[in-house]
Amino acid sequence: MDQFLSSTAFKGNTKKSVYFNGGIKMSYNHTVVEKKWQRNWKAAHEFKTTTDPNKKNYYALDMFPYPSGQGLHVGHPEGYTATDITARMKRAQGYNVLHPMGWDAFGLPAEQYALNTGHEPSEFTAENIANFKRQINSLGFSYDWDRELNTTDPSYYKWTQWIFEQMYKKGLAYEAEVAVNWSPDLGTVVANEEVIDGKTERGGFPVYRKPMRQWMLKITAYAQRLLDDLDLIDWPESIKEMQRNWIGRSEGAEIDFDVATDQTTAKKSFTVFTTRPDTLFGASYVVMAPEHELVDQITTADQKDAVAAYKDEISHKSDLERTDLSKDKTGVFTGAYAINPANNEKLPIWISDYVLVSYGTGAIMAVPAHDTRDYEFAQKFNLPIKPVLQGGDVTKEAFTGDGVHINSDFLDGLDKDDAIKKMIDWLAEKGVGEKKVNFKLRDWLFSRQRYWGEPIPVIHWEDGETTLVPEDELPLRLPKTHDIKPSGTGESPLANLTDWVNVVDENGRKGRRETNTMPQWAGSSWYYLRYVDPHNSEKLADFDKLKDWLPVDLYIGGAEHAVLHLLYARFWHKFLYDIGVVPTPEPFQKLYNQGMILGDNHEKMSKSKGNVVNPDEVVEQYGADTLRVYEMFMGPLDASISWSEDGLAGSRRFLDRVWRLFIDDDGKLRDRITTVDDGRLDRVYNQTVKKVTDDFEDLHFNTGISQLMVFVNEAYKVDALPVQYVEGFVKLLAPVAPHMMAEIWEKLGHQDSLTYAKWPTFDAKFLVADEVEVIVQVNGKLRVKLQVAKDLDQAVLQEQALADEHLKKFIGDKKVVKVIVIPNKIVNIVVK
RNA sequence: GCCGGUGUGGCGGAAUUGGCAGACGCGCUGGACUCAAAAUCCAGUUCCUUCACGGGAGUAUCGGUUCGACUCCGAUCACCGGCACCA
Repeated sequence: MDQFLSSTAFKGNTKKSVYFNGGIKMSYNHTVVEKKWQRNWKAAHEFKTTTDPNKKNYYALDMFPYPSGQGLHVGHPEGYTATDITARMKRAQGYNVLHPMGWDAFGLPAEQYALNTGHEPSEFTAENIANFKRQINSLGFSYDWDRELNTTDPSYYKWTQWIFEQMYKKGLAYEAEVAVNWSPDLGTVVANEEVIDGKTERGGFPVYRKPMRQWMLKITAYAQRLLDDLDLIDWPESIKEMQRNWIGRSEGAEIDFDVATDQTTAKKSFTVFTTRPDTLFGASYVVMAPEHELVDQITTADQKDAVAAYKDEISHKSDLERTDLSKDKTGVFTGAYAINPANNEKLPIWISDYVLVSYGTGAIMAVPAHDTRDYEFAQKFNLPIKPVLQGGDVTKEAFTGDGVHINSDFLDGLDKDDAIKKMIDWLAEKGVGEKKVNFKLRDWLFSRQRYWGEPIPVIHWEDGETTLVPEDELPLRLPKTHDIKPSGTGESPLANLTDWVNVVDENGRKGRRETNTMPQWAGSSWYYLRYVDPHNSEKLADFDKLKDWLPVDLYIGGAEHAVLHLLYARFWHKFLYDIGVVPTPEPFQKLYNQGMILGDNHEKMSKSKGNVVNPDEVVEQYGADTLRVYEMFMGPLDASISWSEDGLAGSRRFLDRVWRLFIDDDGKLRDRITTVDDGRLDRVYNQTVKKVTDDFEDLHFNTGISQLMVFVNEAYKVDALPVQYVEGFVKLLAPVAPHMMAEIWEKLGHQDSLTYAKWPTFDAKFLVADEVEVIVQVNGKLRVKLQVAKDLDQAVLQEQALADEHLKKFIGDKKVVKVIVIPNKIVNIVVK
């Protein structure tokens, strides 16, 4: 679950490295101050989740990272800072806050490293986690580490396995033969992303499609609910739309066709799915997927060779190649015919890979006059094109729009919607078809031929029985080995570990453990539940605690997880809801996708481009607070923005400016900070409290920080800084720059922790002015600005505007046609 | 090809519901401080025009709706992301 796998050395910028503490003045020393507060927070268990029943609960969650050997990337802290600011603000606002972090630590890189070096993946993973944790802590995030979790920990994956077993018991986990990418040279199955141009990424060996027994999860059983419940959640509309498209609901009909028979052949039939049953009279041939089960049975003797050759050709193509070459339609006639149930016409049956065995019924009725793909195919193979709708010109292209039906017997004269209804009724009445809803969504291929994943807790017995590992024997532990080798058979490396694989039951019956493991998506599909009750040994989490915290109030991560992770997690959550384990139908109430941080050349950061920035270097040179301020100030959270060393330095300059505003050269509070309020900062202070509170709540951190800058600019212009405003400001900036603010808070004389100091409030009376500036336009162009009393009468305002000397020049001797007056805002004079 | 998103100064970006375009920051220019520089503080900074007051143009391009458009509508162009023959 990680988008940042590449890294390289920090591009040092000596020009800006002026922030060492070698001067005479006591300037702000981020290294000392940040270390001090990180130590204090750890010692005080500052961020331990509170469970005060008198407070409301808030759950702020980050998508947990895959702890790669490369360490943290500057992209990680963007989302983490956003949730951290929210968590810190909510603590100050009096919430119990659950803000946890953990590790999605199963995955391919560790396995490959182990294969290459002979190291144990768990040891290597533990080192990576330690490094990630060190880096994350160096940025001052307020995680409750007592709730840290790790998907590779047996006490965690015990419950991942438990969920699998519940699904199995409900018939939602099943085995099927599915094609995989098989590399005989490597002796392993490779993932799609490891295949480049039909060859393995490592070694460049050929890859073959090979059907293997695989575990599947029946996510399709939840398709309709996954679609409907998108309406319950507060997610970006674009993400919802992507999920809707992925689920891909389409309404249509299934229609049964008989295969034309003679005296020598038995009666056979098959079913097609179509969204346009109204065009049945325009069907001129039928196409089956090459893998369709009927193909071999119906192919005539003289077409056998051609069909076999075509199927062979297809089997050598990967999915990608099949689609890449899609511009040009290919196919073969089977020699057989189908009977159109509407008019008993004989239609030739073809096979072609443009029909997918995995969608619908794997067979279609082709209506080339009204379907673009069928049209291309018919053109290529000279098949008849018969229009059944008025409109369009079928000599040029397929007409896929609406129109009046023709050549369609009882449908003639009807439009599309009516014709579809009438045809479905007719099909149902004759018993040759019915209304049908189809989804693009396919079942989830849940097994991987890998060592480094959760073992699937299943035993295959010699008598053919398949059983689950009993629940009281979970977790089924991944056996330790220093010798991970390909099995050579396509099975995972676990197949080599015969001590583990072979089992015997109490009756002496022999069995073999499942050697497939779960995909990385498994552990990440429910981890947010475990944070709620991470040490529970009886249940995956206590139901009442889940009721207290769910759904997650704020979930932030990269947009690349828009579909898969978020759909899988929703699916598991709904299943757990159905069996009474979780209290809500949806897991994540509010979702937000952070954007990408690009390199300073406006390109995606990557090792090969040499534009990767390492957060360790930034923390060392500028401090964690600076990095946090910069990443939040550089633009909207969801935008992709280029890294700028100058911008980073500017953020540090702002923090130094804040420091100097309150602290003198001897490291003491400035004497300008007083209990006297001369009123000069009343307005800007109250505006700042309001804007920052609203903006942080809406995740508009860039504009919130800009308002804090406005306050600082104003504060520099006055002589007296009222202490309550200074304290309020420190609290407002604390979520973004917690270390420096904690230090100033201490210098202000506070023993108590800033973390739980009450969030400031504003007084609305300071936000309203007695006078307002009203703009006066002539024909929509700004001409004059007037200072007038607030809520001045419309007529008076109009009179004052028209009396203005400068304005008269623009009216001249033209006629005033109309005057639009919006109180406290605008007067627009329309002249002719 | 389809779906989604984005186009605003030299740069990153602001702009409630259609009502002062350019907040804030970077960069740049000038001033103060300094022997000098850096740092800091103050001021200015969309473009054209004007000594100045002022005026004109301007939110990718073209058109529309409106008293009034960065904002709404239509078309076009560019860039970014996702999907891949889903019947």
